[in-house]
Amino acid sequence: MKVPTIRYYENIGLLPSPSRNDGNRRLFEQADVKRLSFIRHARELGFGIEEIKELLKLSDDLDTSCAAADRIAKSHLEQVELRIEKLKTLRKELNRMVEECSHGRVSQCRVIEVLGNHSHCSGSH
Amino acid sequence: MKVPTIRYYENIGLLPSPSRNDGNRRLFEQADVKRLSFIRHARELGFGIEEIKELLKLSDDLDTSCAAADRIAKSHLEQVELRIEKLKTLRKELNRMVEECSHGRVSQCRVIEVLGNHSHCSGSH
DNA sequence: GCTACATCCTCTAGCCACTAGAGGAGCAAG
DNA sequence: CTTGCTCCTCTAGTGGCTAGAGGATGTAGC
Repeated sequence: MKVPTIRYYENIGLLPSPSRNDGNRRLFEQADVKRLSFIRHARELGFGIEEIKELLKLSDDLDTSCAAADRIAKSHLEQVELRIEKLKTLRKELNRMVEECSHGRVSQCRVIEVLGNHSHCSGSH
Repeated sequence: MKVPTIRYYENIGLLPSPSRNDGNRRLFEQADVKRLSFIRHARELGFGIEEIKELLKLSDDLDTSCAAADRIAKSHLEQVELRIEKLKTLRKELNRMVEECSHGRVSQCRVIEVLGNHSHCSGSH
């Protein structure tokens, strides 16, 4: 995780502004580090900033029901599954395209031909 | 495909500026439509604008070897495969997270817990 | 103490591929 | 001739950072 990213998170209010030393440098406490690692992990798992904001608010509130967190995670999972399906369709079309190319001139190129003519595709995308 | 998208393509030089009628409106010829449909299809297949620029240049040049087009398509296919693998890893982690949640208070929430502690994860991401 | 160098500071602007909106002009149907 | 739709140009915003300018501070070795 790069330094400007941390400052960016501070800027958009995802991370509280940490205290500073005499030379105006940020001093991160344990709590800041923990929060940051939460954010990083959530980003690695593909959650968006707004979702992370909600999740952080929830995680500060130990006594609420975790239904909201559950909902966010499930909806994110669904998004990921959708994206996988879309990419698989893409992969199929790209594979066909590349495999059918006979490596000759552009005028007979399957890649160029398929791009210009959607009807060669098996599915919709 | 939305109207502003077409104008955007014209702006960035992907599409030649079409002729206009007396009221300054764009008149698209058959060739423009064909080019646009090539672009749309390539975008649907996930190619980036720069890649599309190259592919268009190639498709105008019927006598060149199609090796370059082949290379672009193959490299794009590899990117797609990489993204699928990453998303599958994500899906696995998200699934575990959601399934292990016992729907109680935030303090015992598996979702929140996992996000705060990477060591619960099986793989790296 | 001095010097070199790394790291920090703030701020602005850029990335991709659009999308939204303002404010105005043209055009066809009734 | 009005109503309502589309078109025109232009600027600014989206997400999630990243790059760079220009300056301050901290640290390691001598």
